[in-house]
Amino acid sequence: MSDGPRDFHLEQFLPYLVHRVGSRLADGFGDRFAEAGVSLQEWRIIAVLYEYGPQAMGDIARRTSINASTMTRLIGGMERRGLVKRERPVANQRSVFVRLLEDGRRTVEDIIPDVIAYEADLSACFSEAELRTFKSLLAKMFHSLTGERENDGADRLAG
Amino acid sequence: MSDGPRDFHLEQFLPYLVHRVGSRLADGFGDRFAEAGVSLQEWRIIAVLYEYGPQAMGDIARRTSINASTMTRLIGGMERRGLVKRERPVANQRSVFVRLLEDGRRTVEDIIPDVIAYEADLSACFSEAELRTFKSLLAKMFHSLTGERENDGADRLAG
DNA sequence: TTCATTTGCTTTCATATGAAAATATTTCAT
DNA sequence: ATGAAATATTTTCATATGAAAGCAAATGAA
Repeated sequence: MSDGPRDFHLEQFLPYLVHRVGSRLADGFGDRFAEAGVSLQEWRIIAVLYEYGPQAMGDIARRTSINASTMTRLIGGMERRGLVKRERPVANQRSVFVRLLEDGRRTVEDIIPDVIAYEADLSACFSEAELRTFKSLLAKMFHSLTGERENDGADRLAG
Repeated sequence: MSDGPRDFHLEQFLPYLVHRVGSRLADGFGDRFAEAGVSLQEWRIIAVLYEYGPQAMGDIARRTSINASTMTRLIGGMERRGLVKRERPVANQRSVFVRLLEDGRRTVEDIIPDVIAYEADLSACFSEAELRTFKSLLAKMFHSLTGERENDGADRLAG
């Protein structure tokens, strides 16, 4: 028995549920990054560089979900501060590769213990199994949204 | 066997997983709201008003994860456009209650079929059971982040 | 080769954002 | 009652953001 639009309930709406968790998570990071001299977005960038190595602006943008013009600006700032370095690969001079400099690496490694602790806090309400399930559902959803064929956690980018 | 910061892997980091799904979800909405004449944030607001009825600015802010100054501006804009109305309750004149006007209600109901369809798309990669689990884990995480005692989906706000 | 198209990044520009200050109301202690 | 503190919203201000335009390199077609 349908009653039209009333079939819809925010409380059960997936994007709503994800968004509010995402917001709280971001808030929760609080000023842990500020202490290390980077913003949340900048952390995302250097974490991606740390994890996946030197890569083109576009790849970082995709992996961090940061838009291209914002990327340019953020990388610009971090380059000025000596955290990363931009260089055009000889092979393809229209792309711009970015790599983590020593200072950048140190910043990441400085922050990592905090984020590990943060995640431990977050995860406290879950059992091991729940946590694994949760992460795998998030990964599955992401890959489905990306239109990628599923590949169990490997995060190969298209192209 | 630990090897220091290398214990950290972005691919398994909860906030990273949530953030990238959240971004894709938001992108996926595309211009469905634009067609109806509202932004994503505005949709969030009128959806909350539709679901939970008239309420104070602060409550909407909490429920939508939108910051207070942004709220003031967005409600201002929607009031000018005749979607909502602000009024100070006699009982407590420092709060400002907002209620959905007929135009606002119509806008929500206009959008709802689209978001239902959108969610159906999203959910296609999950079984019924997975979807239920996923939502309940998201709710659990949220309530844990909020420091609320668990109450199985009821979204009572503190205060 | 030459020109048109695509790809990848940057710049510009107009808008959206949040932190902190300002304002107004209510509550609390005296 | 009276002043101090707390609560709720708005305003100000400095910054962050994304869309679209601009530019440069690479690719493809004739």
